[in-house]
Amino acid sequence: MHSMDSTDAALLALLQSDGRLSAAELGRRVNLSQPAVSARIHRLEQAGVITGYRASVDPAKLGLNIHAVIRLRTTHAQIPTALAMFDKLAEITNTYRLTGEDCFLLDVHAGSAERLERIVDTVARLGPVTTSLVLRAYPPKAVTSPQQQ
Amino acid sequence: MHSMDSTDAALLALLQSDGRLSAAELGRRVNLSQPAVSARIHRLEQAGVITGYRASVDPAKLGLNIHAVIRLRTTHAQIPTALAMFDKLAEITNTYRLTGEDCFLLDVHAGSAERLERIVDTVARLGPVTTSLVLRAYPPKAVTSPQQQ
DNA sequence: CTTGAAAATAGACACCA
DNA sequence: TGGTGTCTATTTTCAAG
Repeated sequence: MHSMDSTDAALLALLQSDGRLSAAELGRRVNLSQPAVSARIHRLEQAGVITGYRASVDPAKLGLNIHAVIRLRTTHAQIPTALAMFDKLAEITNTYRLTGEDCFLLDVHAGSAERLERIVDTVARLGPVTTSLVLRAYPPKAVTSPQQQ
Repeated sequence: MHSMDSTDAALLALLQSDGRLSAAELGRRVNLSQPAVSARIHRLEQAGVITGYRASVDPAKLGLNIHAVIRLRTTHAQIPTALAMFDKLAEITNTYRLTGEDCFLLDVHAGSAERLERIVDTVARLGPVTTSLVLRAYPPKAVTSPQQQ
């Protein structure tokens, strides 16, 4: 865990909403010079607080109009098999392993009901699945340090 | 939906893994000149395919060692109330509205079991909840256009 | 879309508070 | 740690082919 002050927290919040803000621009917003901001960001990266920068893509704009979540109940022995399977299915963009009955939670972005059906059928070979359509994904919030809350 | 070729798809994949790649660097990887890459990215942004750029943060490094998902069953009438509640709880970083029994799926990053308990108790005022701990979140995969699959 | 040049900007460094 | 000033590297934008 990293020792954070409120300036670091502000920088993290800003970079989570716009990962392309320059050090100079960040400095303007948190009242710090560009080199000071650069140094802080470098420290946050080195410490593993910032793990990377990613572009966000709208799946629907790529024709992936169906967003679903699948819960899978499987056995402990099948976990490696399951992970290999998820890896091969490009429509599965997110995988959580959960407590409970050896459960996985998967995000699926599919281009058609037929594609979704195929994914569900494939995953269901490993155990019982529960599939729900995502009617709406609300904009994610920034992860903030506990002090801020 | 946006008309995409394989170069656009490659650019999207690269930017999803590193949102700070420069146009020149992207051009080197997809064999395109830097201005051509800039133009394509601009088009993808204008078309809403690229919705933004975000820094990824490791919640554990901020002391948020507990990652849980909460499913909530509530009534249709309480949906606005629920959304307002989720908005106020900083530990809830992600909200999906699901089909099925008026259900929400929430991601929670909490600093302690006590904090998680408080979140669960708060959310549970709206209806029955199921809470699971996330033992492991696998690295998300890039969203890719159907042609690539 | 490419090349080439110009203008703008960002990031890195040294030095001082 | 942070601020200022500067220098360099890099980026983006624009013109022309």
